[in-house]
Amino acid sequence: MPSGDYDPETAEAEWQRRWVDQETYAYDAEAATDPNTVFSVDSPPPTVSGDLHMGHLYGFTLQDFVARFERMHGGTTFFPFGYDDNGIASERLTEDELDVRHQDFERREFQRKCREVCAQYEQQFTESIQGLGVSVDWNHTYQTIEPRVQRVSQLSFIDLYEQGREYREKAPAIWCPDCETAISQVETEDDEQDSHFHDIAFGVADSDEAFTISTTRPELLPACVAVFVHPNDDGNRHLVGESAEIPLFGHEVPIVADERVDTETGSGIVMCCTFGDRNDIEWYQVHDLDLRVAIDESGHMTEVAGEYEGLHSADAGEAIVADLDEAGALLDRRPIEHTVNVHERCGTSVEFLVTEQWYIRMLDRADEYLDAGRGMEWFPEKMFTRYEHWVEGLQWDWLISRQRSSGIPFPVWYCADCDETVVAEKADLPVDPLSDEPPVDACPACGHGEFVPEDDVLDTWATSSLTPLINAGWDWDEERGEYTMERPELYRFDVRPQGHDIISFWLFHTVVKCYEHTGEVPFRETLINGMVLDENREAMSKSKGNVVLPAEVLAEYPVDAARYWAAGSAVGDDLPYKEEGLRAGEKLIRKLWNASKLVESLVGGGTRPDLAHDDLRELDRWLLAELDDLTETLTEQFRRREFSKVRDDLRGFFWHTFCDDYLEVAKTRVREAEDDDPAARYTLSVAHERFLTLFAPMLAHVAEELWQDMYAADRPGEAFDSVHLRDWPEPLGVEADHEAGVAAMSVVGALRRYKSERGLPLDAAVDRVEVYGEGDLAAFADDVRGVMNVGDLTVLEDAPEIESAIAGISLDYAQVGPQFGETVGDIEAALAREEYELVDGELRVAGETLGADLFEVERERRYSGDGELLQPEDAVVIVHDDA
RNA sequence: GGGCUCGUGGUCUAGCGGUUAUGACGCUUCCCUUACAAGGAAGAGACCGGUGGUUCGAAUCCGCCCGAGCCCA
Repeated sequence: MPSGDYDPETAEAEWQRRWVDQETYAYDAEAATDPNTVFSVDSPPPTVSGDLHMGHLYGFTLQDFVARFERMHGGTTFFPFGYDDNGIASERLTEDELDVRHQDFERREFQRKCREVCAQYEQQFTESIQGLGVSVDWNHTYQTIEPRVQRVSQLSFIDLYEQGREYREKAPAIWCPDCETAISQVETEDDEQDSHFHDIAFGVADSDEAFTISTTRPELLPACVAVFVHPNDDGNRHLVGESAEIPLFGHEVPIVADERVDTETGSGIVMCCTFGDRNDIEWYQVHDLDLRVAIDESGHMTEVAGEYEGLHSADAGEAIVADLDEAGALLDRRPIEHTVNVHERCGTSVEFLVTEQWYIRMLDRADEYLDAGRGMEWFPEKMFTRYEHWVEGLQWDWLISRQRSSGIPFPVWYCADCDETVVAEKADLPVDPLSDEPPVDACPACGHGEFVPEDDVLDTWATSSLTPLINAGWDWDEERGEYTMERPELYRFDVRPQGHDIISFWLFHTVVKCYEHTGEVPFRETLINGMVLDENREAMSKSKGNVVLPAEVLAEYPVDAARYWAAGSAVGDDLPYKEEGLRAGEKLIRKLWNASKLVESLVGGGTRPDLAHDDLRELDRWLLAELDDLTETLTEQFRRREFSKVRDDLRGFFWHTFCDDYLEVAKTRVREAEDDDPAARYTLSVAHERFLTLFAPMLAHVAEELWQDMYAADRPGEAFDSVHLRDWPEPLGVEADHEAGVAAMSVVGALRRYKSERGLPLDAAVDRVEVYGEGDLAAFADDVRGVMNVGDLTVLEDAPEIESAIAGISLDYAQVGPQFGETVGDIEAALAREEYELVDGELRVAGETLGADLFEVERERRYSGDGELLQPEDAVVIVHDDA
């Protein structure tokens, strides 16, 4: 029985522990044979080595609302959890933690170490997620580096390879000369750096003409392969077709026209090198230019640089500038500040090197991927445009190979003689070609017996884009010769939650991969959450120092209060972290607790009277009928993922209609009736139990605590009866006079105000009250009289004689507007001047005649009889108080 | 630089062609009524980011500008 104050600190931890111990959210595969009734969630697995941040709290809480609602509403729910430890973050963590270098270990051995190190962090992360009350099934977890997942990832590679969706090509990749590895675009960041702009004189071959090239990277002069002029550049267009002579190095390169030349910067003539930037790569590909690699993997000059060979690129730059100056080719040198692409780990400026890479073919199917995106229901709908624009803007196939020494290996060897690709047998996966033998003794193409293992690893996204397949238990069945799923009923997954920042790569890549493997869109619905901002609506970041950690928040507020806050905006919108938002949640929790105490004391220890709806009073039926309406509204809102509406509507109805109105009446009835008023006790109990189930998805802990105290079945030996496993309420189908109920509550409100305004206690006696309202108000009279302590309450058959003066005319613009168009202004002006006539219910104004349905006459009510007229919205109340 | 999104009382938020513009938090006044004073009643407080336009009518639709968020360059 709830008593005293609610103690969230103890209660929340207790229920979190029991949910896990009792496997409350375990997936019941036995009961889940029908894919239409299983609700499955596929969340992007978080990186475990970082701290839990507010974004996790927000995102996981929103998806938990869905999971909890669907579990109650639909039934069997599958809510697994993944740890993303197949990535550079975990690799670095392992190296730091163990003080080792991954290069010193065999790949599998290093991955084992990764898993060991990450295991501790995963434990921490598990506790954090459990501490948020997220209803994850902890029997179904995975790590993206574990062997089972490696097998899925390699299977995926082989399947796509066999479908002809993958190819290997020599192409430029982003390279960190310090770390000596290829890195992906997402691992780079922009950095403002001081640099110099150099104006260098270039000669035109076989001519006396010269022109100026401005560059920040003179060390790339030996790598120059072309010079570009904008086709609209009248001053320089004549150079196109000529050759340029590179100062100091002497080689000649073609002068070519291309629209990508930025005519605003420098001289408007640009040199293209191997490779200074992304533009150079594009030019190289489009114009089929030569490769002149002047900088090697470690950032030093190659033999292409002639006498500068062996110098570090930075030193070479200085030396070349000095020599240019000496040769008279350096026209100007001025300091500038510009944005450089650097490796986020070490801050080194990245280079672009040409290497052999694996790609997944995507561009040819962009239209299908667009349709796949349309095949999902988007919450909010507007977020689809991000996906759409991303797919429409695709320009490159997906580069999936990374030159790292740890990660999931390509299951591939090459013939040492003819370079034929040999792929592993599916049954052998996972394999590591660096340690394992290829599945053939001789090259199937040329018969050669030696092979070179692929030592690249797969891009982490190539694996993390497979989570639906990992969760569904996708595998290759050797005997049947086909791909199968251990839990096919889960696929396609019902909901994919994620932040709007990862729509374009994570969600998109997952759609692509799963679509190619199964021919199906992997998700029925995608739920996009916004970002958590600080209290000034700015993004939280370590550099700004405005980061708020969930741990700090939860040390001060109940988890349920944080959950209440998280429900505070429309899905997809960013949400600022505000303590006020959590305080409001705390207040609601407290109100729910206190009201529950009162209900419990009134109903009396779990003994709900056995009554039919006909045995209830009209007010009781009214409350239950209103609750029916609310339930239907909330169900629809939950379906549309309108969490903030659910929150506010449920809160408003519970607080005001139930606590302020009904509970006050019921309290009086139970206390005053000799038989403790079974009808009131029945209604209180039924309504309150429903409130707990309605609150359960959001206020998961306090709802459980109260449910256990008041309604849970005691079934020793069995799994405990959690409110989260109850059915979502269906309407009771109670009939009631809605109008009359509203009028009755309006009367109560008016009387309460009447007393309050006179400084009277709310239970002060009132001699006599006359009321009038819509519907059968008489059926509510006793309840109103009782709660407001009215001596004599008379329900008037007809509206009392009230003088009414016309206060104005209000037009129904929705009709008047379209009908009268421009004359509306005249009509309004005439009304304002009170130049109008009411004849036979019609309005004559400004030369027009408006039918009765086009306007309403506003009246001011004045009462001159005995007593005082109160004017609530939905009733007429006259108070006769002789005291 | 480009794309998408957001911008409503002090704060957060609903509304997304015609409403006296919703609710919460905070604030002011009154009331200790045996669930809750961390409660109840009343009240103040918003020309709906700015600016043009479409329309009889715009917070709501369109253009531009400003601020913020994310993604891409």
